[in-house]
Amino acid sequence: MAPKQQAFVTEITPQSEDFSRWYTDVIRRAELADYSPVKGSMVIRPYGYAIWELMQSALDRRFKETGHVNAYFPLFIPESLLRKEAAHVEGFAPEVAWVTRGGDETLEEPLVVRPTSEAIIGTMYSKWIQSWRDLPILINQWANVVRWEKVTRLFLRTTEFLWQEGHTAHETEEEAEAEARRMLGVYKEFLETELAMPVLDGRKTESEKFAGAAHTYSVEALMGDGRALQAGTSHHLGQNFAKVFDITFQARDKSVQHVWQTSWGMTTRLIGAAIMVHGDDSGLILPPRVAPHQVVIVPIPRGDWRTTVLPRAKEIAATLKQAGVRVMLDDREEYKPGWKFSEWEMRGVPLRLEIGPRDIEQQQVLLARRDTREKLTAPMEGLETRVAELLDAVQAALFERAVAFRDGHTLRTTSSDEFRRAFEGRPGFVIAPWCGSADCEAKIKADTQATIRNLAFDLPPATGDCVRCGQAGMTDAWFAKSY
RNA sequence: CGGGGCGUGGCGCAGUCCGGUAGCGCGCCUGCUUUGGGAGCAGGAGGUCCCGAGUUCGAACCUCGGCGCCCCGACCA
Repeated sequence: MAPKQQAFVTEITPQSEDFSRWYTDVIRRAELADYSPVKGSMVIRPYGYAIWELMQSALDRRFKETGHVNAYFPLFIPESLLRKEAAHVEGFAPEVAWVTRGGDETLEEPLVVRPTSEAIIGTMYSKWIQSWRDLPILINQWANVVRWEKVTRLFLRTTEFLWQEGHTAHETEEEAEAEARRMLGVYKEFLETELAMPVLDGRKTESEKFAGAAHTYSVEALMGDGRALQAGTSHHLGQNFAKVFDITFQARDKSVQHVWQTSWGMTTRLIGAAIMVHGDDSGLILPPRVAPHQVVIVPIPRGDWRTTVLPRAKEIAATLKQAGVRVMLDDREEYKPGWKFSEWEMRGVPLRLEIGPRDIEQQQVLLARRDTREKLTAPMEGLETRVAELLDAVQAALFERAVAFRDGHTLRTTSSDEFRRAFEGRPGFVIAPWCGSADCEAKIKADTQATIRNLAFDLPPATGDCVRCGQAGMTDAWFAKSY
């Protein structure tokens, strides 16, 4: 058996050998996505899309709970609208796709395929808002956007991707600020609860903020290879877009004012993040909350199993389904149990339930955890409770494991030597004093490829002098190499 | 867009240096035996060798041009 198992393992490159290759191997073997004939664009396959649907519904529920509603805006944006906000167009111009022809006709005004929807939504808001009584507007849209990136990577960066973008308009600066912060909080809670992914929340530096925003907040997660990944952003747009799109309202004091806006988004990149945070050399490990199949039942075919084991397996599947568990009964006869064990492990199913003639006799089943590979028996009596407990336990263990990994890959230093040496590799996060200048930030990036991921909300006092210039530190910042 | 690598049945690769019958493993199809950690045997199907030009009696292989993918940088969710 041993040589066979080794042969199987070679289908996925070990993480330690080549993390990037491991990542793409897992995606393709687990059938999450595939390359398409369109350059830079991928196909999200049913298993990957099922994960996205679970993320969507978990997020959408939170948006609704916080008073937001969904709408849909056009894919195409006239060039002139995109050009209205100077910083915005400057930031996005290099990566927009253009439509210059419709059928046989050359368009009078070229259209861009939306890279984000501030421009088109701002235009509509100016029509919809007249009075302070029209505010706030709390709209979200689920959509696809296009950004012509030079380098692409499955889920993490593709020319077209799926996301949600919230766009809100408010009466006051304080209200908009509170909204931007609140949605960042929603993101953090979502990631930690649903994806078992610990994140740092904070504010982006000037050089890293969204094109056209007053300021940008982000949540940052640490991947298994020691690189950070921005998992979500929330922008306080100030009145920048309101002024150029003429979004005004008459206030309670009869004066005419510009609205204060926010926008915030999360994308299908999160699927890639979940893969890289939790996966191992055997493949995916999915957090139960977003696993398309939370439990896979593998009946053991022996003797007259079709009349003894199989009916019992179907009963268990029905019971678990009734209890709200996403369960899949793998009763295919063309594959052996051992093959199925490996296959579902590779696909990251959190819990496997084995049932064979021996188990029927003893009124029990065998349960195997994907995360720890621990196997245990459980009586059939009260099985749905036991399964629910175990799914919760896996979810919690994955989060704790990820926290431990992040903490184990977070270095505090005040020494510029140690800082530089750390970034010769991929150390994870490095917390170090920074003077606050964009110049030092840029030099650090040029020297080490590390960037400030974000700054904690309550700026911690610097624990030393700036690791780049040696001047007095303004604060300790979180540095990392990032995706 | 710079540097490097790769493109050959569905997947992973050998063959390319030195031009001469397209191969291997896995997968797939059929049958029998199997089935509690990726089963065995037998038979079988499946290929514009990324695309286009050129050199040659003859090109997967040599030359030129293009396209795509991967890795490392600069840009980004």
